[in-house]
Amino acid sequence: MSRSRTDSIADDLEEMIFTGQFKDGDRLDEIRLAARFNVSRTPIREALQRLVSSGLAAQMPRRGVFVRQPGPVELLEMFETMAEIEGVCGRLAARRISDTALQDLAAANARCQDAIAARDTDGYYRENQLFHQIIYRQSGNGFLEKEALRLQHRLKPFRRIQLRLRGRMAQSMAEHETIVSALTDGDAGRAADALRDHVAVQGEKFHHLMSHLKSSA
Amino acid sequence: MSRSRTDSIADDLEEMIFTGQFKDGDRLDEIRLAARFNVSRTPIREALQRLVSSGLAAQMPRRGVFVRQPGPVELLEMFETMAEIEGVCGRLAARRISDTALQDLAAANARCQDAIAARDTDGYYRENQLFHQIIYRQSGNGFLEKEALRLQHRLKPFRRIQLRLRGRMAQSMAEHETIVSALTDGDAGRAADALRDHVAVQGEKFHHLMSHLKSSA
DNA sequence: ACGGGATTTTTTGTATGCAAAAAGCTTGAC
DNA sequence: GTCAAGCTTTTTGCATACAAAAAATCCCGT
Repeated sequence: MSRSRTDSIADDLEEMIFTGQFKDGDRLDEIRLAARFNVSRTPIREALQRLVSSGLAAQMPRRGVFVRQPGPVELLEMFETMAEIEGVCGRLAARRISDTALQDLAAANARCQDAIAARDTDGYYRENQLFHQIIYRQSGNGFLEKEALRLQHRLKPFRRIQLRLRGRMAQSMAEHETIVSALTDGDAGRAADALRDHVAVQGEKFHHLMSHLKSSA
Repeated sequence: MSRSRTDSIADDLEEMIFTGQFKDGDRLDEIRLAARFNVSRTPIREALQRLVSSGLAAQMPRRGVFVRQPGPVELLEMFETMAEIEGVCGRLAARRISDTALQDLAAANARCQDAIAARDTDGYYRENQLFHQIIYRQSGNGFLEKEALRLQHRLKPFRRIQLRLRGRMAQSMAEHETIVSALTDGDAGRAADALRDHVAVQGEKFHHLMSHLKSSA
């Protein structure tokens, strides 16, 4: 599957928005971007359209496209939605999960523990992400899985931050254990609640962190 | 908010896919479409990109974009996902719904009844859709609301069909009453279950109808 | 100096041109 | 008749050209 110029430009622009190189409201100038990427406006415009459809930018006809960083309210809404979606995945997965997947979850959890012991935040993040992706997959619903992956990707830059809170990784691990136990028992309600709470607390931690940073600025 | 040529072309193409004017796997020929819409390839290409990002078509680099009608499995997955999302909306709405919104739901239900009495399937469909949209809104989560609307739109062409089953509209109405009652009581669990079941049954009815049509063909 | 309208410049949206990749066709060996 | 190598045609992806809308600038009357 070859990647067109447009694809990589879209990814680069997304990364730039994620890393805050573009502030909220900035206009994404077609000509300037074309110059920066050494291409014509055409692939730039196609990449911009993608940003718009994924919600990272907004288009105003005849005016241009502007980056649209979510404010605190929208961020909470996104985390709440993610929490609910993950809860749904857990509920379905509790009834459908395979034994090998349960082993995979345990293995991912073990690697999470190792990463904590090694103070390897990146590693923890990666394995934690995998843990959740296994559950999406085990919902047994490919469409739901794709939606969950999309949201997970969208929240990536915000989820990373809350991991830095003291003790958060250890707490997160404990929650993972609860989730695995519920899934092992096939307890749909408990799995849904555990996953929902696990993700919801991420949103709350993030919110605390944000308001703390803001008040200390 | 002015609509560019690309916008209306994208809508037209979507409608054509919805109404089955393009079969699964058909290649959407840029030149042919440009001729049909009396425009150049540029706005066609932009419209096609949108179809791809909304899942109605798939792009194969250097080959073209092909319409991608969901098969029976994916359709069931989409209905299941919709059912779960609506359940989530109901759960949240049970805690957050306003009194005026409860009145709006009752009013929409009344208009649904009128439409049934008048054998007005289109009218019923419209009011039923509104009923659900009120609940999305009352989830109090704008992000979730948009996701729900997106899915509702995507399932539109398939949801219409199952209404034609004898007695389905009346049954649907009864389910609406249950939903409103749960929301009025602020019973989150019951609202979630009622909405989930209400939408899930649509998927099942649709599935029955499909396999019936197929076996009789 | 200030405001408002005309004018210039910039920017978007669309059309067209061009190179490279893929699909389709031709021809010839077996 | 079949298959494959080579050529032709088609189609995509990107670059460039151009028209119209929006923004910026200028000009002038007060």
